[in-house]
Amino acid sequence: MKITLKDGSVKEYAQEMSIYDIALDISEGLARVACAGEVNGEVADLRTVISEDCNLSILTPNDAQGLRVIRHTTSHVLAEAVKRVFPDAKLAIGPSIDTGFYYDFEHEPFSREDLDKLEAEMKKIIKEGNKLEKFTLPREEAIKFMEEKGEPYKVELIRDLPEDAEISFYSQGDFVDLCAGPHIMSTKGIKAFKLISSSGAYWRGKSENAMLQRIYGTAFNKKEELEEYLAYLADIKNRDHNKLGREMELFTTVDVIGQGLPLLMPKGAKMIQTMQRWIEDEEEKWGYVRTKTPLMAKSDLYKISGHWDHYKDGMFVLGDEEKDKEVFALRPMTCPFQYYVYKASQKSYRDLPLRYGETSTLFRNEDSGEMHGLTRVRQFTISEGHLIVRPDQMVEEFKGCLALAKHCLQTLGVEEDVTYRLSKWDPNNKEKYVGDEAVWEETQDNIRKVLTELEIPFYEEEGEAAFYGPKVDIQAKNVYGKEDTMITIQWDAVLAEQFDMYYIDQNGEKQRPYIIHRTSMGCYERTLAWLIEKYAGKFPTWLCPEQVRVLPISEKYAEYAAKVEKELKDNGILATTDNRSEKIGYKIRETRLAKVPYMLVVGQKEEEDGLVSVRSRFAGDEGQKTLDAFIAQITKEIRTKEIRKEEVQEENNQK
RNA sequence: GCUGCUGUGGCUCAGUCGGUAGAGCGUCGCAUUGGUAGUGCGGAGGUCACGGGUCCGAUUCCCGUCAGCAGCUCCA
Repeated sequence: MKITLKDGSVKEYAQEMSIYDIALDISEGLARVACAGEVNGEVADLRTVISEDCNLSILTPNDAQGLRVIRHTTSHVLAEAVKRVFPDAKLAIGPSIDTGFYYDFEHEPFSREDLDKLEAEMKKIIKEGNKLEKFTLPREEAIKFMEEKGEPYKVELIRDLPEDAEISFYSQGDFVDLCAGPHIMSTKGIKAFKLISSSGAYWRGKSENAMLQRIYGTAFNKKEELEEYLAYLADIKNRDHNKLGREMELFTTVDVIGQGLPLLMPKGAKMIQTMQRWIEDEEEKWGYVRTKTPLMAKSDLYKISGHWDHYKDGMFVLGDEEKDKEVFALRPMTCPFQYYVYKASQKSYRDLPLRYGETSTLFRNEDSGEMHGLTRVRQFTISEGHLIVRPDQMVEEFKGCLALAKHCLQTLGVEEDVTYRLSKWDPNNKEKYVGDEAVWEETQDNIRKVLTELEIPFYEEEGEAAFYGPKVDIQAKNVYGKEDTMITIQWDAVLAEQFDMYYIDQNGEKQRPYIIHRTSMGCYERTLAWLIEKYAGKFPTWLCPEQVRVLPISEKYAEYAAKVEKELKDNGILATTDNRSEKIGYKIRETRLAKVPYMLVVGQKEEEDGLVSVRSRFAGDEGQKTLDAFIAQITKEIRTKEIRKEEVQEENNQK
């Protein structure tokens, strides 16, 4: 890679080196003149960066690390603007994040008008083009410096730095901020930015702390890139399940029914029924037996499981402990119910593994601010299950659960969209967990081995385990990049003891089984939300609540249309007919907007020859076929759960 | 739970600087009976989320409740 500097000199580097590493190699003198230059013969918009050790480095537009630096500098510019426009505001922290940056301030809530004012001030600051200059201070002086500036949050940050840490500041003109850097050399290097939104955020992310005001913004190398990003933000709103799902009449909410209690409407309910039937049949193939256990139980049960002491706030309790003889609670999980199915008779080692599955409705009293569309609700239904296994069967069975989960993801066409997380305990917070360190470490190691053997890429996270054991969580992101757990598989060597579950081994002795808590496909509501966003409402045919719409050219062909519809329905295909006296073009438009995969246009020509004219979301006009041929085609597509590629461009939905 | 924004016909939204409201789509009726992305005309439909307060008068201003949204915190 050749870098031509403005003074005409050329430096050559190995192709593998990142531009950031190369930049570190360039001396201060040279880099200062490298503000415009060439990379690999292309004219690049080079901006210099002051790195941590005060060397200079170069940013190019495609340099991800460089973009982060620009965004971080933009957050400093925002901080300066806030101090200029609202001098009473106190500064907290302002890092760059995946989508841009934010900065937290102690201040009254910012309105959109405030943000507009701040944007204008930021533009001024950028135009002034002050250099960012780094300096360091000894600890006590640094504290004094920030105290004098009236920045209590900065003082707290400095006090919490390790004793031997370098305490560095960056100044741009009169504005100074505590910061480790790096930054671009001058505020002039910020070419395109936008303040996106503001909201409350707790100081240091702790709800017992003061609530600060966070301003989110983003910055890009070029105006066009910023505009593209803003257009993208507007576009994903149209995929948002919470908007699209309501528009498509999959679900709705009603204020007098309550938060977190969505109503699944006929189309949404149909989709969930389709998934539920599939999962239940699938689990049977994988050796599961079904249970159906109560949705509520006496408090006694939850006292044994430990939920009464630890999670009572998260449950819906029926009755009053003081007044009532018996108090009940709606179940927040299925575990103990299935344990009592197991305990109903004595089990032999030959009976294991036992795989219990249940389509299980659960109730969790989430905090009022937590509910969201179909992804965070107070009542939901999951494909719950517990495997009771001998210790020697544990690894194989755990693998089987992962394989089933993977199979389900593949069938839905979402296997590329998930990440696997090994959720571990937090060794610094042992009181939250049951069992000793050696067991935890060993179990975690077992899961790690399983994932590695199955060649599943995964990452690890501390403090995400269940209190009784580590687990694999299969995570997916929504359109806004927020992550949710879709599937969970948990390793539990603890609860069998608590519920006194056992089996009789070869020697006639009682032994403790292990338990796997797992789902095939997590909660149906959440999965539906995920599919809406994944497919933007254009679901694979087998999942569609309406698979075929019959469109008679005129009312004269209503009879033939009815015959076609009946034939489709007799073959298990979800079909409707649009018999209104509208023109065919209009009916097609509406069917397209409803994202129905197939439409069958029928008129005189079709009726005479017993044909249908097929038009699909996938290939547009598929031509005339006999009804039998069409039924054979779509039946195969549904049976194999095929995901046909969308090939037809959607017309702009604007009215 | 916390901070902020929002709530107007079934849907999407406009509007009232305080004098009880309007559009498009949908729906219903009539005409039209058509050939692959919007046929025409007409009608009905709203205690402006709910409860209080201020005022001669509140959908509009204030307070509370409920619900929706964004973010934070939480998610056994």
